[in-house]
Amino acid sequence: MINKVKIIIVDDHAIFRDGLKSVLSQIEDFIVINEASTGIELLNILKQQLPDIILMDISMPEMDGIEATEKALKKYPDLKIITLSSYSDHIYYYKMIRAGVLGFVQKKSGKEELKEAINTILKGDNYFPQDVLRNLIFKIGKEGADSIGDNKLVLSKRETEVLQLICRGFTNNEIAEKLHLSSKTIDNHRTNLLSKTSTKNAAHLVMFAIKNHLIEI
Amino acid sequence: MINKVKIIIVDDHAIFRDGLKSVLSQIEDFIVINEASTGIELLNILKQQLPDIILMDISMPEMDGIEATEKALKKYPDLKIITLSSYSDHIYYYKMIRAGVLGFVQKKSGKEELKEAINTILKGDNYFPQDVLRNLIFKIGKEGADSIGDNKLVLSKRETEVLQLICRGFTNNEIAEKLHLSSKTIDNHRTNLLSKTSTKNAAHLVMFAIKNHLIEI
DNA sequence: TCTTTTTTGGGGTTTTTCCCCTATTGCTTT
DNA sequence: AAAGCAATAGGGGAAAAACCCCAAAAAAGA
Repeated sequence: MINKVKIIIVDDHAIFRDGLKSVLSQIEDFIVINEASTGIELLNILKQQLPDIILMDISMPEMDGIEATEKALKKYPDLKIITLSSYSDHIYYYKMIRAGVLGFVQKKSGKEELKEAINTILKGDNYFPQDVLRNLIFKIGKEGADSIGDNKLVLSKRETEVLQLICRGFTNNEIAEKLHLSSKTIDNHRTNLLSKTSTKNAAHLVMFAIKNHLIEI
Repeated sequence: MINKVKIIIVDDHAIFRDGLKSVLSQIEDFIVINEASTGIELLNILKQQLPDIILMDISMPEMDGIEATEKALKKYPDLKIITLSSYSDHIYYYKMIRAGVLGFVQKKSGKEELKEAINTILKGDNYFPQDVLRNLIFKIGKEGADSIGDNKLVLSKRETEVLQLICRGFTNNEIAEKLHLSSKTIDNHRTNLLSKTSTKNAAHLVMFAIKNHLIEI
């Protein structure tokens, strides 16, 4: 009996996991040894068994793919993790690279590309689609290398509170009343929020907050 | 040879389609006769062949599941369409029901539930998860029956254009300059946008626009 | 062709935001 | 103990947005 490539699938959609497992099991050398629906579940599984490849979704409830990747690699730095991404996940690409994934496979791609990605990464190479790399270069050219990755933007508790109320359309006076504070205090928080996020006004701030997941939508 | 249940899968992720096809083909009575990655593709396929069941994703680029369902049912009212939904799709549930789907299967559910849903709907029944129905009742209780379904909010081309620039943090003057218009015109568009969306100010408008997918993020 | 909607502008007023400052309190870190 | 930061609160002023009123081309639809 030959040694098969041991794979763990991490995705919150059971139907998707069922399907992917079915596809992979038809490929001779692959075997899905386990599956997780959240990042937390994955970390528990890794205590018992280590795979050759982890196929990781990005957007999941509870713990997302980025956090799960970071935590898994911190404990087991030799893990080979491949991201499975949707068309709407492009804003996470750079964060996933920084988190330490070795490749992307877009879900719009077929099983052949997935197979190739797994084999490439097993050989010790990376596997990233051309358009992702092109976009990365474009972004560096336009905004500078600093723009890539985590900017470690941290809002205080109060600022987050004020931000949420701004998103809901309240004025400084209304927010002040709700929080039992002076409207001038809210004004200061607002100014600090614009400054921290480098945004021009409240509308821009809301857009930024949603894109960077500073608030829940 | 018995008559198998003919199924068409509509989803923009090829890997997902591959997987689902693989799962369904293991079930005796089912056969996937075709697949589409967009709503437009589906409409073209339907000209050639009609299935017993369509499994339809909600969020797709180009034409989404709601529009595709509406158009498909307008031409072929007897089609039986089941929605495959993610956890983040809950804001579309009511629109999908209005569009005419006969059931939901959440992607977090397993293949057994999908099988049951298909068989239930083939018998002529509906198939909706309990928590979706509960949430529907809750929403009616809280906001009134009028809140359910499509509010038919339509923005004009110019309004959409202005909205996008507002989201990017531009002032009326800047937008006016970009579009070669008077800032007073932009002011009017802004007022109309607030009125149409029943929002209080630009920040609230941006939040609403993103929640209701009036703009791309 | 007629009607409706969209898009385009104008004037004026009030409200809100945005951006400088300063300053006190309290908590944490060094 | 000192430094740093978050949260609080305020003055003052300029800019922008929001909210009214209005009207007239232009385009689209019936």
